[in-house]
Amino acid sequence: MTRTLADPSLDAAADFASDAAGDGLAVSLVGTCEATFSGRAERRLPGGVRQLLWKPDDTLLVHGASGRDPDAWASGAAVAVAVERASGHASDDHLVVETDGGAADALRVQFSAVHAATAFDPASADATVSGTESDLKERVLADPDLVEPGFRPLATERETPAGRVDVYGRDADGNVAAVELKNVRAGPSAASQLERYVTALRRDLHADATVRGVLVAPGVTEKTRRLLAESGLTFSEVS
Amino acid sequence: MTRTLADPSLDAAADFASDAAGDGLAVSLVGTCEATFSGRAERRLPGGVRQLLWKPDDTLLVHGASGRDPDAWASGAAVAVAVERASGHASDDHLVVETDGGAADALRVQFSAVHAATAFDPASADATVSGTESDLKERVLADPDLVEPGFRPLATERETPAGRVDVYGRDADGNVAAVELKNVRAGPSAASQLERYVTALRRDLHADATVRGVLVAPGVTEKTRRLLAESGLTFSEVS
DNA sequence: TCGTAGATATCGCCT
DNA sequence: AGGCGATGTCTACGA
Repeated sequence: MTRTLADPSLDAAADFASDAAGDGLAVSLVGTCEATFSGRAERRLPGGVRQLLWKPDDTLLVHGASGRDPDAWASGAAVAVAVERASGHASDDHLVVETDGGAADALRVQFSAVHAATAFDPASADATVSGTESDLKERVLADPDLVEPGFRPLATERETPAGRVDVYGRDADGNVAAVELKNVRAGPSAASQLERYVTALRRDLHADATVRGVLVAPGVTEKTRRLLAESGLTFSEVS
Repeated sequence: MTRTLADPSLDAAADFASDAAGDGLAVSLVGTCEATFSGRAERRLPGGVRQLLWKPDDTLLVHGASGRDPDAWASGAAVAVAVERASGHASDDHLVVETDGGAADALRVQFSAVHAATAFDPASADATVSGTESDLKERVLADPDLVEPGFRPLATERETPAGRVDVYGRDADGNVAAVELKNVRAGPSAASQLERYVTALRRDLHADATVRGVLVAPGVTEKTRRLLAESGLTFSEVS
């Protein structure tokens, strides 16, 4: 199923990529290229050796020497491959892989040489993941005292005009409590988010209702701790 | 500089990858593999054909059929490659690429077969980008009336106890104005962010100072528009 | 190193 | 299709 070409001509690489994509395969091209992106921003990559990965869902990734994120990418638009002939020597020809011209996000990758081409039938992502905020919610529902002693959950993802509260319930004194969960050390945006929910709940519920806000996270930054205090919100640490 | 192997044995692929990495090259392995990640979360990829990209900075990327983001990845930890012998048939051997065992984020990619291997000397990312929030700031400084008629900037990235204000200045009436820039349609978090800055400035400045907040963006969602209105903040549209 | 916020964020869920 | 928020976010920039 996997096919390979070493040091193909541009024509051979173009045919190889086109055929493989037509067969629903992913295509990897390693070679000297430059790239331009035009869409929500403009980006230009100078000439250099990179790897282009063309996935069956028409995601294009251009990877260079470092980093998890591609140096350039495009997704969602149809992709075409072609050899553009130079008027002079054939050595000035280019293999061009680019998104459909009509797309809002236009990526053009132009190879002056392709050193290796590989096509393969890739596995669909079917990963099992654990350790996310969703797991933290399960833990809190199984043991509400993690939020604070006496807390009792009444609903999850409760709607408010400001968005959904992760966990909604009442504290030991019977006050309404909105709980925001973060599974990483919390920053200022988490405090603001919780404050939005609490404010919205105070507006929605009877005026005499006391509404508390509790941020549950493995930690908070100092600035965030101060913001919580100023807003009358509570931080509750979980491992 | 670029090297290629087609359908190598596991031993040959391991030597190839090890040598290439030692030479500071990037290595692409396409083959049947499964992968496990253990760190901030747990993740498991079942057996299937994928591409592993091992960059010179020891970033590992495992790409499958779809999406811009890898199905699994690791970065920052030393990477080792080895062939693990099965006690039975050699056909049960595995090529294993994994991060150093001591690393907090542990990725292990285990190939039962390698179909193609490529090594190349990748270009460093040296992209020029435009069209970001930074560009919007330049535009606003060059033409402050984009914020609102009469606005005059006094500082950028001004520090407050709640964070940095993108642009700090005074409006036509001499009131202090904090400007938050977004180069995409703004959501609730942008309104909260601006509110944090305005509240902090009111606290810091003399009690009699009027502090306004202006969100400059190509658009806002309806809920965000309401949040801004409730907080007494202004929205200013820019193209 | 930590904190903070942007990103061509991407991705998934829900309306 | 758009809004909304999480993400193993990643990445750059300061203090």
